[in-house]
Order: sequence, then C-alpha cells, then structure tokens
Amino acid sequence: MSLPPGTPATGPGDASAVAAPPADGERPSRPVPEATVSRLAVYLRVLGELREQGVETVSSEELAGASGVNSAKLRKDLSYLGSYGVRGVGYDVSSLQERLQAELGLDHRQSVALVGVGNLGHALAGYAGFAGRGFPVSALFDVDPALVGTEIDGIVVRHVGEIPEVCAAHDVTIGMIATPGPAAQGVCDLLVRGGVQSILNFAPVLLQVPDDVEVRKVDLSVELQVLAFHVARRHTAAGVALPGETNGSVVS
Amino acid sequence: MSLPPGTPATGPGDASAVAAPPADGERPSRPVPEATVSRLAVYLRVLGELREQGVETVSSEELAGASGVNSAKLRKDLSYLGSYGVRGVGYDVSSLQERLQAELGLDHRQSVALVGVGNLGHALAGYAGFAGRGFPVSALFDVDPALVGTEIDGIVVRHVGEIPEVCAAHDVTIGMIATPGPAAQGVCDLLVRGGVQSILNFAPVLLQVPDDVEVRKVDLSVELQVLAFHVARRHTAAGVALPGETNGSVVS
DNA sequence: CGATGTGAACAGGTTCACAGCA
DNA sequence: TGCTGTGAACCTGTTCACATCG
Repeated sequence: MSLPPGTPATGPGDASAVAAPPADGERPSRPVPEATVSRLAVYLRVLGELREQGVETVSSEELAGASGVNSAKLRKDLSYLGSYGVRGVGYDVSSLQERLQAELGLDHRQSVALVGVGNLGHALAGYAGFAGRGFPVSALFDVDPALVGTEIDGIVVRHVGEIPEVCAAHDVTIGMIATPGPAAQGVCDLLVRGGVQSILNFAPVLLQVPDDVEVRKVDLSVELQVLAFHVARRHTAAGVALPGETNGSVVS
Repeated sequence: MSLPPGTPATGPGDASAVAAPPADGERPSRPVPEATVSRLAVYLRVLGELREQGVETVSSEELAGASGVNSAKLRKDLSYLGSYGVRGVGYDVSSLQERLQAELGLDHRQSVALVGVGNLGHALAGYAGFAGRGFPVSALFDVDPALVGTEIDGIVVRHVGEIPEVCAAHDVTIGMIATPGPAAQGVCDLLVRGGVQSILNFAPVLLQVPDDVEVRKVDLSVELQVLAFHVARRHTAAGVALPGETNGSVVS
C-alpha cells in the first residue's frame, strides 16, 4: 500500500477499467462512492413522491431537504452520474428519476429469494414495500416440514435443499436470509451455489462468502444497542438518573 | 458487577479539554466515535459466544477475526473505553463483556415500545432476539380496532392514542415505529410527547424530531437497492450479460 | 517474547465557497 | 440572476508500525 507521493487516486482509469463507452455527452461516470449509493435510493423515493404530486422540477435545496441531507452533498452525489441538472433552474423530476433507476439497476429485473419463513421471514415475505418497489419475492424457502409446501401470498414455500437449483433456474439476483443464526451460514452457501451474488442478511452472524459476493447485514439488536448507548450517554451527560431508575443487572 | 462508586459522568464539558477526572488508572474515556459504537455491539455478541464455549481469554486478533474487522481497529475501538487488555496475553472475556455492557447502557433497564403491529410489526413483537438480548418489548400500539385489545406474546395491544401516557408511565426509553409511511410522523410525535428519546424507524419516511431525540432508520428497500446497484455494477464490469440475460429488459 | 495501546500517515466522505452556465 | 457543478479545505474514521509493558 505504499503509494508514492503524488499518486493521483482520482487518476483516469485507475479502478478496474471502467471503460465508459462513448455514449453521448452524458456519462462522466466516475466511481460512485459507496456512501453515495445508499443515498441515491433515498433521493429516488422522494422523487417518486414529488412526481405523484405533479412536481416537474426540483432544486437541489428542495430535494436535499426532503431527503434529509445537505444540498451540497446532494449535488455532489448527483454529479457522479453526470450533469443532469439545469443551472439556474434545478433538476427535471422525471428524467432524474429514470437516471437513478438505471444507476441502481432497477431497469434490470431483480428477482429475490427469501430463506427462513419463520417469525421475521414471514413478515418480510408479505412486506408490500418490496413488490411495490421493484423487488418481487420470487421464491421462499424453509427447513420446517410444517411450513414447506404452504403458500404465502401465492408463493409456495420450498425446502432449503432446493435452493441451488431454484435460484439458478429463476436467475435470482438477491437472496435474503432470515433464519436463526446457526442456520445462516449453511443457507448462505446454498445461495452462493445457486449463483446468487448479493445477500441481505438478517441473522446475527458473520457470513463467510467468496470475494465476488456482496453481503449487507441488518442487525436489529445492534441498532437497539446503539440507541441504548445514546440513552445511557444522555443520562451521564445530563448529570443524573432519569425518573424511576433503580438500575439493576441485565442478563445477556 | 455493580458500577464502581461514583461512576463519573463522561466529563461535563467534554468536547473541549475533558480534564480526565481523578478516577483510577482506568477511565481515559475519550469521546467514543459513532462508528465504534455499532461495532461494540458486535464484539459483545461474539464475547457472549466465546463465554458460552468456556473461553476465558481472547487476543485482539481472534476477537477481531470473529467479528469481521481488522485487529488494529478492534484495539483502537476498545482503547476508547480504557485499558482492559493485558499485554502479551489478550483480553479477559468476562470482564470485557461486562465493560461493554456498561458502555452500551445495558446495565440500565431499557424498555421498548413498538408501534404498528401489522405485518412487520407483528414479527418484531415476537422476535426472540430482542427479549433475549436485554430489550424486552413492554408495550404495543396500533390504530386498527381489530388489533387493539388483542394479545401478542402476552402483551396487550393498545391504541396509539395512549402512547404518551403509557410510555411515560413505563419509562420507555426506546420506541420502534413499524407503521405504514404516512402514519409514522404522527406516531413519532406521540412517542416524543411520551418522553421517548431514541427511536428506531422502519417506515420509509424522514422523521422530524427535536434535537435531543436520536433516530436510527432501517430501510429495507434502500438495502435492496444498494444490492441491486452492485448486481448491475457487476454486469457492466464483467463486460457482458449474465446467463439468461438477453440484454435490455429481462423477463422470466 | 508477544500482544496491547497509540501516535502518525492515509483514505474516504463532507462541507465550503465560488466559478460557470442557462 | 439563481442554481448547478466542483476544486479545495476539512473532518472522521481506518490502517500502519512501533514503543511499551505484563
């Protein structure tokens, strides 16, 4: 990692040859930072709302405000996709929306497989937010014989053993793991064998995957513990205990 | 495992010269970066597993590996809490575990309220991961008359109108919002009125709250879109289409 | 010796402030 | 004129490398 001084990190074609095709004037297509990607999804939702309200143009100030970020950040985020705004005016809602959808790969069909249809998984299967936003769940799996064969929202639950073939057959691009912790790694391996390269993991374990597989983790108890930290911090910061605090030990 | 006498506040005017209180050798207590906090929760879980296995000591290398981070980062993270390791040996599992629990506020009782017992909320209410990790859900709310009055895991669902009083009465420290988007802000206001200062929001909207309230957001469709981005990126990076893809729009 | 704890270099992301264009 | 697009300063967090100590 010893880069000599002066090595331009922003140098042309430094990452894996991006080779931006000769498209028209629009496509500087710089690397697009990770942090930016997750915000693009937020902007996209807000744009959808604006469009429903009949709004045709937004300024960076407005869009940023509605998305909960600062306007300079928004402009920089959008600048990674090229120049899609009009100086002195703002951004065209519809075309920006399309541009973002394209960038996020929503113009390709994404088909999702969900493994683990217990408590949490069952809820995820029926979560309207998915189908509504272009992520139809196309396959469900579980090990429990009592669940295998049943239908949830019109989709039959299959046995986890079928994961590899079914995922391959349906070109599943995204796998969601909502199993108990101990089962997660095994399930993950099956998904990988089925060709799935993106995994959203709800199980509280660290998944081991090949380099070309992307994993994102949603850990509810971590979220709660971070909030608990802030609660505790406030107490100490505020000096004293809050009403009714008797303290006591909590078990793991 | 009681806290040492006079658990000192983290320094009144902390940002500026903290003037480390006279505590004993243990308690440099520097600011603790946000990024570090969420990792502490992960270390804590791993420590729990190690302890169950009877392990009494871990090196930074081992604990880091099991937590999915690099060892230097782990040591730096722990150093914010003071010196809890032994050079040439490692960390004592039990005492580090206790130290982390204290830091994360798990030695205070955290009581959680969940609003929205629909699809997702119902699953969250029964999620074993919560109660098991020191976050018992102590109150449930919904607007749906069909749900109000029913019981879930022994807890009665109340009407959202009761949020302020019930939260205040039960000293709820953390509120979880699992309602449809349009209802979220209203519910949030009620929680705030009930004195709740930490909120975990599952609704796809930006919540407006007073400065002293901490909000964390879990947005499933954003997670999926980020994964979709990586899927798309891989295609373009890999040069061409993946099996079964005919370019342009894909159908099943 | 061996692993911790940490100053210092580094990288990534954010904010500022302003040039440039419709 | 007003708002976008962006270089440059800034800041937070990560990694390195080594002095330090049980």
